[in-house]
Amino acid sequence: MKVLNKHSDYALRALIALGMEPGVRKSAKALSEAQGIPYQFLRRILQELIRSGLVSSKEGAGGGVALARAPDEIRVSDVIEIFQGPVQVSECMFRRQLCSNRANCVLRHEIMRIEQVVNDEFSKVTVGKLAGDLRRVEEARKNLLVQEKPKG
Amino acid sequence: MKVLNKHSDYALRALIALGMEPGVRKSAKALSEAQGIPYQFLRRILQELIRSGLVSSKEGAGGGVALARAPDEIRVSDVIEIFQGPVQVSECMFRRQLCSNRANCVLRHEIMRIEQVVNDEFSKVTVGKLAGDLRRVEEARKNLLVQEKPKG
DNA sequence: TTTACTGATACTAATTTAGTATCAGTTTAT
DNA sequence: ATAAACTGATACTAAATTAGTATCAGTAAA
Repeated sequence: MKVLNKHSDYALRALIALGMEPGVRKSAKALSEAQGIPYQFLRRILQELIRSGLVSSKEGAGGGVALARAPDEIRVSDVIEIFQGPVQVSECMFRRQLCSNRANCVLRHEIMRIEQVVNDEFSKVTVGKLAGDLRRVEEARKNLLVQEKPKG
Repeated sequence: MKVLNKHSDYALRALIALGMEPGVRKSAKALSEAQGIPYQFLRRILQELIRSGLVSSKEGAGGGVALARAPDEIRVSDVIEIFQGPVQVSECMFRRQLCSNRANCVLRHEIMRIEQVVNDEFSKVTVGKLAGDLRRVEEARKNLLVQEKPKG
């Protein structure tokens, strides 16, 4: 059971990259190369993020995209919602009609509770937090290299 | 984002039906008709449940399937595992190799925590619990009909 | 020895996913 | 003015997955 599809996955990577330097505009090409994401695919993903208001863009030479909100205001759940729709456990739940199948309706209570838990978890994690984590990881890695140099 | 696919969905419905009367063998045909699940599809699902040890079978006329364990020992997470594999958030996590993409690796900590939460939630819910819920729902519905009769 | 069942497995259609390609328009620099 | 570097919109395709069908073989009971 794969939770994130490639759209969400690449979108998150791009958002984290943008979140590392909020306010700095980057082109789709630059992001594509830095993150190893197929260019045309990333283009479409960014366009979707722009339409959804998570990212702002500027056309023309020197243009590109940047976060449209503070990194802490962009949640992983927002991204999943955009590319994979709302978290739902079974199809029956989606059309909210009263389901003819009684066993399935029994599942509903548990199902809605779990949907809520999953959404809560994905809401807790923001692009800002992830970018912060990445910053710390890179800092740690840099310090490690400095320490190792004298020994090697 | 649909969490349960048709395999898991139908499997759960069939397991709940079996859990309503543990020990009673039912044929795939009877289950298919009672639950509105396509017969040949259900056959394959039951065969998978048999192989996985959740269900036991008896061949020949008068044969059929029954739960192989106590209903409370069959968890929703078992069913998801069988039909959709382990819950994983992104592909990178599946191959547990150290991912070359740093942003994705940053996601890993959060990702593993959320995987755990989701699995825990699905583990909490058993076929026994769901069958119990269904029993109560049906009881309530029956009482409602009895009360309504004098008025209509 | 027919009927009602499971075991195994091959097949197909529809949908989704991942990725590509193209053309039009905008902005900057020269 | 015009070439270069961008985004906007959208059409297209291949591969994988999902959902569902079909068939043949074997088993057990009546």
